[in-house]
Amino acid sequence: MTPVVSHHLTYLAREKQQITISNAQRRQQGEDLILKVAEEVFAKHGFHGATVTEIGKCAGLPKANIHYYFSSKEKLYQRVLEDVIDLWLEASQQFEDFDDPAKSLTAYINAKMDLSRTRPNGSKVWANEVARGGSRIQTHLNTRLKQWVESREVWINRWIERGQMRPVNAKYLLYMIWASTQHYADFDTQIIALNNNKPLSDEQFEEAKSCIVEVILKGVVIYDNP
Amino acid sequence: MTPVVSHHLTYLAREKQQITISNAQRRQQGEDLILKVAEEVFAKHGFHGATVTEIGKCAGLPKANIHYYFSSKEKLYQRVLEDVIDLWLEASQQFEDFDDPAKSLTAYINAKMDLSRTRPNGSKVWANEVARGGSRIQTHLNTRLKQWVESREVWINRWIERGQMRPVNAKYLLYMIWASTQHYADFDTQIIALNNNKPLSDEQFEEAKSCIVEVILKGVVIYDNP
DNA sequence: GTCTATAACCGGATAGAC
DNA sequence: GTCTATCCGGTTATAGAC
Repeated sequence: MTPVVSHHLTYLAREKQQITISNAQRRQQGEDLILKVAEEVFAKHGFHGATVTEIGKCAGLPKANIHYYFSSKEKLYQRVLEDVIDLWLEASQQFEDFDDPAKSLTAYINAKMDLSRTRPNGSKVWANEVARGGSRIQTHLNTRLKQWVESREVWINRWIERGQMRPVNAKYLLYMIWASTQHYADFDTQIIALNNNKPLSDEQFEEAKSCIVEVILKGVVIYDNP
Repeated sequence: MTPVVSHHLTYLAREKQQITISNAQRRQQGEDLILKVAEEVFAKHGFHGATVTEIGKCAGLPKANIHYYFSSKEKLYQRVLEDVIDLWLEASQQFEDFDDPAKSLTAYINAKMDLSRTRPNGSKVWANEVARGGSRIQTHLNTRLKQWVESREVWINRWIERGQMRPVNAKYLLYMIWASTQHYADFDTQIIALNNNKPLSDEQFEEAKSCIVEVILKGVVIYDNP
């Protein structure tokens, strides 16, 4: 279990540093593993339904070890939540990469859909927390998210002024995109049930993606007709 | 607290019947009140986070009374869920009233949006349950919901054949409508935060409704160009 | 039917050995 | 750092007085 350190190392100082780094890395690995399974367990049972014992069991540890890495269940949950927010903001940068509504919206929708595919549990934890309306996320809603939305509104309104988009309320358009993409994570159970109890294949998922892209683009974008 | 019964009643039998009905009604009222506040509390805290004590307090009763009306927390929760499903199926009949995609989709979206406006808590409880992916709703997903979706697919595909709609996967279109409309219930906290911490006014909500209707219609409906 | 008091249980957190 | 044993608060459910 202890890190394997070569006995051939000439410099003791170097060996010591090696061990230090290794321990830090191991701690990091422990945290990462716990965060990963915690996201799963919180998504499956909600904050109150999830138990530290189960998180431990999924990580192959007794629950006392969880408390060694994270002082409390609440703190662990907040870390999971923060990681989801970071991920979300990362994906939302896709919006900025083009000065053309069709390209920007397509890239953004695809990025959000990929997140729903790869991190459905993160999306569920987030959805849950928002539905509860608790104070844990109020700060984020009123600062980073608010700012991001306002900056996107400026862009969308500019596209509308230029005649590249039909006049549409930017916020309600964003809500439609968030809802349509996150649905594939938050409601995956329902989608599976309606797909003969099989998860969507990659092909089906791509079809779902382009369905959303097409509807949104045809719904709001004005194309030049030369 | 006991029902007021007129002393002028001539027939004892009638009086007795009156009392019987009245008691039944009172029991019904008790159940309805509890179901109403239970939906609220379950929506706010989730199944495990909600406590029978709080449900009782919100209904002005000690928790033992809740157990008098509903044998367990689990049973009460299931009743709340069933009521939400019934409501959902009721609204979904709006889809059937027209043999024209634009009219049908508009009516359906409006009905779903009205539900999000009037019963956001029901929507949250449902969303939560689906996200958990538990067995409580599996039967419904695999029977009534599946059948409803399949029958709608037939209609949508017919509209496509007739050239009234662009070729689009019916299921993915339905998911987009569900997601976009339910979002206004499930994510109301987020929407409020992004609206200067004020709930959407009736005017704003109508604007959101027509935003969804317009995007979906322009996204999928083909209009005759005479 | 309604309410108080209590039983039985469970989960988060910690003490302390290793 | 890791794990076992334990404490303590809170929750469901019920017994039993009124």
